[in-house]
Amino acid sequence: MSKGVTAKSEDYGRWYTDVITKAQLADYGPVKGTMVIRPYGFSLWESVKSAFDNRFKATGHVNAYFPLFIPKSFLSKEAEHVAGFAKECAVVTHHRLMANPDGDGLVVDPESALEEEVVVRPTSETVIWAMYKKWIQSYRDLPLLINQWVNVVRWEMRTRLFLRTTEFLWQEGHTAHATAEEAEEEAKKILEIYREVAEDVMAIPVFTGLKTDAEKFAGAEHTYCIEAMMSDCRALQAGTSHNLGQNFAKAFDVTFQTEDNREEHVYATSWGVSTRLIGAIAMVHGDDKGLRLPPRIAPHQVVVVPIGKNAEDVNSVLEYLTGTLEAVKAEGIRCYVDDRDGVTPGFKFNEWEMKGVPVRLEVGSRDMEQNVVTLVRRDSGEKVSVPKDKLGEEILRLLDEIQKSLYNQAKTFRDEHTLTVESYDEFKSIIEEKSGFVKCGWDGDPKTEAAIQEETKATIRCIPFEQQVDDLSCVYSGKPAKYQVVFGKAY
RNA sequence: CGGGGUGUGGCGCAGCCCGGUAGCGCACCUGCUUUGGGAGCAGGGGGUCGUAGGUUCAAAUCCUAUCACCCCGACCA
Repeated sequence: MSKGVTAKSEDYGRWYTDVITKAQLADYGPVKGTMVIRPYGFSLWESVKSAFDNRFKATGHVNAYFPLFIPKSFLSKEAEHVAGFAKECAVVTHHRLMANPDGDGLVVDPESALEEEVVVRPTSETVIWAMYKKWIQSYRDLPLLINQWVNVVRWEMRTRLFLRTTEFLWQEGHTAHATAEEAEEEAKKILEIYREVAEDVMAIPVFTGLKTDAEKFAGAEHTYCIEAMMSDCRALQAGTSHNLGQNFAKAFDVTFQTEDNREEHVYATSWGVSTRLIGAIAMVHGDDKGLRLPPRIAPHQVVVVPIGKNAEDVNSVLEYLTGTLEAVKAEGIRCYVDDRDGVTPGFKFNEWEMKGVPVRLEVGSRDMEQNVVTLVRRDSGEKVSVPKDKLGEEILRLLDEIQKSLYNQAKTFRDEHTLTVESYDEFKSIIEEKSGFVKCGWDGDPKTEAAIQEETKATIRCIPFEQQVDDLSCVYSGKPAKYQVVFGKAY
């Protein structure tokens, strides 16, 4: 393994892959497009997951598990939904292998063809709604607020670690409601959770808004999204929340009896965030030394590197810290001692910087003489000496500051690269130079959207909730703008 | 699916044009010296060169086929 990572400025794509693999977040799996999430990366995912899960539970949602396999026929029940996913479904056609009669290895036993082929879930709306049909009879059964944390498979042509893999992990919530208003409220409530976790926990500033019809989920009435800017100025859809209206209820004939004894189709939402967010964390905060993790999700918030000539020295450092580290941990700080033998401190510094640990704690003889320890911030590289007995409070303060600083850096970057334009020429030059998002007027016509995409590859990332369209005209057609939208090139 | 490229110890590569039985860097193992920014020296282990055929006295090298992966384009969380 070579030492550093490819510089961001030299080759962004390679930089990203280098960071992901060298920080040991993930590795390539043996099947094309698959990914192994390594323990360090999985720990990150667990932090992200629990931030969401706690909030889902606090708002009345419960977790469950629905099967991986879906009857092929289910997928075709909702017309738009089929169109959206048919092209990327893995299909199980047989259930048995046999020794190859003509040679080595195994072949599919042709005798074992399935009566009805099954699809590996690309998303679970269809199985879930088939079950909801059984479970929902009365308004008393509503709302039904279920979430699941599972893997899904979408057979993608081009894949990238975390951002787009054939199989990925996510959370998918599926809710059923008695009224359209309630479903709408739910979709927005979830979007707010997504925004909060993205910004407050992962330190990733996001635009929130509505997807255009072209970009919305197949089968949804409308889709809300959080949209983030990566450090190469490209857009990443970081989470979506769909108001499905009665589309799936109608497709699966899910009705309920209202309080006044009418029969009505239920109203639905679905919403998801995926391991893609781990890629976003790397791309939003990382630098040429590797990851920079926001303290709230960092597997280790502090790593201790003892400095010494031999094992004896290291032991005396650890002894020096006895009590102190316990106090730090008692503050709820995730602290890891790197007491590996035979690896130089310099090597450890670089390794933990690659892994993005927010604070490094160095202790050597110089510190011990003065009864201090040395703290180094990963975000700024700043080094400070602090008295041993103030360590806990100082770390807490630093972690808090790093969390804010990472958010602010990302926000400043995003804002500096989000330009409001009026002319299509300006629009094109910004998009072509890949220098950011463009905010501009749009006449609301899908043809305009398609024409712009055709020419520039930029898409409408979202229609922000806050709208000011007075006197605004469409950047492309010149007609009065229906919305002010955010354009960008997307991952 | 269209265009381009690559398959050689764990990783990154050289060797191929001009056949002669495999080498370099990193990583790994052992020992000694080291340790506040990726340590040094010495010794050592590991590859039938993607796969299958063919040509040849001889194939990593030439020919044919095949598979896999990567990059660029059309689709996508």
